[in-house]
Amino acid sequence: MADSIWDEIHSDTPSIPGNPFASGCLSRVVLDHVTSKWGVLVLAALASEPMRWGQLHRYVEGISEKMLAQTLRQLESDGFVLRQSAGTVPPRVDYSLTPLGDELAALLIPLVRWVGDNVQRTSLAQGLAETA
Amino acid sequence: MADSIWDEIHSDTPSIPGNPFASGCLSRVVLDHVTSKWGVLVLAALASEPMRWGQLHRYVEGISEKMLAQTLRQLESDGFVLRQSAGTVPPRVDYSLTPLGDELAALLIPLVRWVGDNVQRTSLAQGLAETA
DNA sequence: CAGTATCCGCCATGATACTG
DNA sequence: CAGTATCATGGCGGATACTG
Repeated sequence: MADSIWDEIHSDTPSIPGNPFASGCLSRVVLDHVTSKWGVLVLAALASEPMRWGQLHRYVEGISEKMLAQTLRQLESDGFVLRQSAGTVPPRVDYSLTPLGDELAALLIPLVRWVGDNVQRTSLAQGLAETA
Repeated sequence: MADSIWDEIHSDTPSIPGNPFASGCLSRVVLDHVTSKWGVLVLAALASEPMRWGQLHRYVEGISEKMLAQTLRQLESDGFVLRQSAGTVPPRVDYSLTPLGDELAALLIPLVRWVGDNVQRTSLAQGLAETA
């Protein structure tokens, strides 16, 4: 019975642990979390160094408190982010990547870097340059 | 004057072409396209092989016609995807990656693969297994 | 400092129907 | 086959106010 959910998920791709191309596959949910608007940036930020809430808030420019909280809780519940509260007052909470998060970030960083380094080669940037 | 937009964007990070962590940076827009719900999957799909519309529609399970069209147009306008219409009737349209898209996909594929291969290690999957 | 609570607009997404 | 057009809606995301 415990296997039924996996059987169902992998019914059409028996030998593949998770196929993001298959609708209804759990991996798609995780992929959505990871590639969400803020998820990528938060993971990439924490990859550079563990950070406290406020630091993270400043590092990822433009993120609202709500979205930062929501994103962090999501990534924590996925097992990518570790939340450590000092339990002091005033509160101090440190966020870092779990080993799983580290593996993921190792793939995310090159992506974020590439986009940053190559925006100007995109047609989007070309178009802007012309109209300017 | 033509440089003003870039100056503004890079005002706080002069030597970096595009910093996704900076709000208002173009690279963030591109990053959003690339990491959008369907963008990742479409790019990854086309990386495996060029495809026609219908083939792509079937490959990326669950995507609506509207979203497929929208995603393709977006990626095309970014310069990642090449659209080639045969001009015949009935119509035949082939989609493939541009060289720029190839570079991007090379970074995306490992990410998609990793997520697919490691979903079961996430807390999300662990939680599901317990309740089952 | 590190959040939570609440309200709300709006747009991304989806379903359906239609077309050259 | 390869789309477009239209409509409906859920939730993403922002702004603001409040708290231990």
